[in-house]
Amino acid sequence: MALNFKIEKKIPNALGRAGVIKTSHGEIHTPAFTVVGTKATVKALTPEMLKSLGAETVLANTYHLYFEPGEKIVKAGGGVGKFMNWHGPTLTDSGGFQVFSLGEAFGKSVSKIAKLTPRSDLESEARTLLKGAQGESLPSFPPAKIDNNGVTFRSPRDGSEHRFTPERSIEIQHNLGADIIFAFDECTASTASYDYQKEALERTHAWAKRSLEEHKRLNLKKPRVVIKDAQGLPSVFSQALFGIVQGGRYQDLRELSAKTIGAMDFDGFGIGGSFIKKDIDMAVGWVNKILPEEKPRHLLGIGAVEDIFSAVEMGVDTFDCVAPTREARNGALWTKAGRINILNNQFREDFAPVEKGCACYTCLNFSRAYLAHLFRAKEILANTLASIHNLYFIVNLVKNIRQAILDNRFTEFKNSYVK
RNA sequence: GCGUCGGUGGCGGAGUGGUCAAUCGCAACAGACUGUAAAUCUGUCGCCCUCUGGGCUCCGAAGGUUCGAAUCCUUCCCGACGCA
Repeated sequence: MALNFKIEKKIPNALGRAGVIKTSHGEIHTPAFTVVGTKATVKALTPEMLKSLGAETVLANTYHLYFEPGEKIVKAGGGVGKFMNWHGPTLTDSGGFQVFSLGEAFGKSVSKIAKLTPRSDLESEARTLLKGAQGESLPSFPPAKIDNNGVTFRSPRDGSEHRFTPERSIEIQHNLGADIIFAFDECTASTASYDYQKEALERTHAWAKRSLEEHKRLNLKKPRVVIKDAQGLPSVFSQALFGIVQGGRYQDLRELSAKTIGAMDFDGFGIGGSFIKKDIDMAVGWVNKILPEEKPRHLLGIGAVEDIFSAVEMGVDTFDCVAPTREARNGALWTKAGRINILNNQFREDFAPVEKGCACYTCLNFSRAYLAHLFRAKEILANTLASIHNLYFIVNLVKNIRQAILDNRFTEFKNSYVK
């Protein structure tokens, strides 16, 4: 058994639910925000800080750990969790996102989320985006190349060539040893044409099948340990494999993908790809209406407050996002009223906490003026204190969403937050 | 006192007759960031305006040479170093 998922309560007249995922390394109370720790570290934070701010899970990245320190070392170190001294559940992304970020998006201003709303503007906007913001400053090595069998990448560190196939990604993820791993997929740009999305989707589906087969093959080689707890549930689980749904912003492709991936023997599902900002909830809804209800769903790389509310409502159980940590390191602090840039002049002599009433370590002990000082002085503690605040903010917001579902007041809670 | 070198926008520092409102770095002022090539990137940064353009002032000060000066000359002021 790879994991146990129990739905505790559903949002009336919606797809959303609150539940519990059981893994070998503890429970994930869903909906839950998964903290991103790409290289087996959540930048600027110790695992103890993560735990005390309320995080339950960490997601690391296959691609990055493959390059450094290498899967063998992580395996020898006891797997990602033990290696980084994080005792809770762990996830690894398959490297599929790097197909996008080092491929189509490479050296360009294409991001996972496009801001446009009117679809008519899409094509012209896409052309602008694809030209790239940097213009002349070309990347120092060629972008990733995709073929039906896999992807050829360049190491951003030394330019050396490497290749991932679905089998290789799964093999690495087995060595990394996270509780939940993902099928190797192709994350496409939201600006890609329908024809390309369709072609990429066929590839992602073929790769899903191959990922699953490789996962099963590798599992057969492992010793079976069955230890049951008081309720008869296993207390040691094998790694869970989540299949990834793609399809860009097209309803027929998303639905086709949900049917195809949903019918495969995965332990749960990831919803991937890039979106148009306003379409996220709709696209997630198309997919989750089709995916088997009893299995957990992870929305990959989504983490803005309004996106989380709509994703939860549309039936997403977990999500991860670099935004809270990356933005923290860049001085953008999250508050209920929106984001503040702590580097702005107005905070230099503001001795109030980042957010009044916030119970995080940073807000309980430090002022905006102090954080402004640390950021201006480029002191490393700035990254730590800011990351603690942003992660506390988002992790606990999602916990409150969960509680609201359990208390049957999700919509009320959502309306109090999202205008 | 004499001599040498030097005084450029908040700071450092290019430029040494026209393409200079003046390279660049820092600081400053804003913005961006959604499965992390990210403690990163972008824009603004003399003043004013009807601001994908136009006007004004400007390179220690004053005067001069020149069609044209931050760049050449004169005097003065200031600084560093050397000699007395």
